Amino acid sequence: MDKGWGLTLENSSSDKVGFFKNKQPIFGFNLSPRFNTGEMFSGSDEKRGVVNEVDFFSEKKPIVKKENSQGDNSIRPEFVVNTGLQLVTANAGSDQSTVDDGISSELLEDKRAKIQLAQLQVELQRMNSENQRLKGMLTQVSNSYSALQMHLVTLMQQQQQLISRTETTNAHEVVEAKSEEKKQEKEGTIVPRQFMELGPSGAKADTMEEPSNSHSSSEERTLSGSPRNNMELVSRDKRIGREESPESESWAPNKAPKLMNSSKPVEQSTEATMRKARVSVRARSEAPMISDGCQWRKYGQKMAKGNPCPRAYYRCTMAVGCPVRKQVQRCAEDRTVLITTYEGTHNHPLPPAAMAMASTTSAAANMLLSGSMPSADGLMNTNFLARAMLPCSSNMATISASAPFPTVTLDLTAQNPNAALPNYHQRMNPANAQFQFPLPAGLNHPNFVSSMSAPQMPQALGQALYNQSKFSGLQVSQENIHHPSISHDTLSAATAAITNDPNFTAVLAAAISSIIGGSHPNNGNSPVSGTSGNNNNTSSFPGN
DNA sequence: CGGATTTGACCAGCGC
DNA sequence: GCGCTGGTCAAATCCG
Repeated sequence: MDKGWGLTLENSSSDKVGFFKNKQPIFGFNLSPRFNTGEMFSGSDEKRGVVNEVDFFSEKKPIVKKENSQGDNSIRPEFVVNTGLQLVTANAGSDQSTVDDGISSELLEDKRAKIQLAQLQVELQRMNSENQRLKGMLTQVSNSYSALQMHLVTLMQQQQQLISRTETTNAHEVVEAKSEEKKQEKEGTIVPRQFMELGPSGAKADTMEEPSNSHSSSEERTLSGSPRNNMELVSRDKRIGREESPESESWAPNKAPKLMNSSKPVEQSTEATMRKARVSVRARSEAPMISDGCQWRKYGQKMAKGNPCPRAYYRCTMAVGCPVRKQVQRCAEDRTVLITTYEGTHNHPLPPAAMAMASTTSAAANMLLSGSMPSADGLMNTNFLARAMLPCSSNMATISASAPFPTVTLDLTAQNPNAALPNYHQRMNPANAQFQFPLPAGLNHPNFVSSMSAPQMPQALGQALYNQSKFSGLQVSQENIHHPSISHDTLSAATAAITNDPNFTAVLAAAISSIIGGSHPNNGNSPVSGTSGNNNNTSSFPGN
């Protein structure tokens, strides 16, 4: 890299300074004596001297401009000389009639050369201006992207606050209902839970707190349209409720009942909702963990039944109070397969690399818990949709109703991804097209973003599309990214699919998650890998 | 020395 | 009621 400074002559001023700070001309260029003096390398003089010197080689050269306003340094001296010759020739032509044909042809060649040079200079100038224009556009696009990114993060936070505020009201109602219920339980009576009527959404599931009563689960099954899921969710909430520790604030979702009365009911209510569903990623990886851009801290390890490999428990440590956790376990059948299960939604801004996975998993979880997924039937429907929309990927994205929690399972362990690629494209429907090239139409649709409950989804998609060009695990070729050959009609159809079927977003999110989780082999490329590497690269994972 | 990891203990749900 | 299991805690330990 050091050598590159001198050889490439970048426009970057820092590069220029870096080159000359070495005081060793790398490509054999002899520094003029004035640059060898110490004063030129001290303070502001250094920078000024360096810039002037390097500008001599760059496209913009003040000295050159002063002489002929042309850009190319290599051309300029010759041009000046030729001009001189021409003048001499014009004056001498009448005086010296003995000029031979050789000289005339030489002059003609000079003229031709001059014209060509002029043309080249014009062309060069045009290209320079074009270059500047493109640079400006690039800068503008970069700025717009940054602004958009910031805007999305802001929107996400606002949305979280809005949801939290809304659920605070429900939480208070639940607390009251619970206290009343417990009171009546002590008296030997069980009353129907009024909050069961709040609806089937994840936020409403959050309200399904119940007392520790052995027969309440069966009653829950009777009352609920979603026997299994609701039962499990309630079970989990019971477990969550028991937790008390100094980390209560940092792990609010598990402290639901307690914190209902605490000073942070808002957070715990929201986060408890977020933890209802899971996104599981199966990927081949020799590493103990797949890199998802987040920072994790291991807080436990257990031997799970039916699997000789232990299951490790991690929680997100990128922010205090982040409710996201994940479980990492190797597959019993194939030790090379790493199963990572995400649960919850980050409550803090994320770097782009982490944004992709985090927003995707949270979006998938939200969709599983949304109104379209209140029951086992809903799950089955979603499963059907998943297979219908991702027909190639019976091994790619499935949604399980039999799991303890609504779980999106993404399998990236296809034995021959490349072989599946043609089939994938053949069977792509418009919705899948949206998945392949989703940004223009799909993300502009308000229903899309809102249904995803993840304003950062564009980044997720962008990151996903970027990553999918690098990951071999997904059966989507890179050409689909750089060749937006999908027609406008296709995109419109995709948008319509999104609009009409919110379940699609869950499937989409799952698929994206599969892309990003696709056994990213390199932690170092992640913008946050510097911080996440400590945890992501733990060598203590017993499953290895 | 502070933060991360390990690991035994604890708790709740569930099935029998 | 008891044992199994999953999930979590927290003191001990490790490590940079």
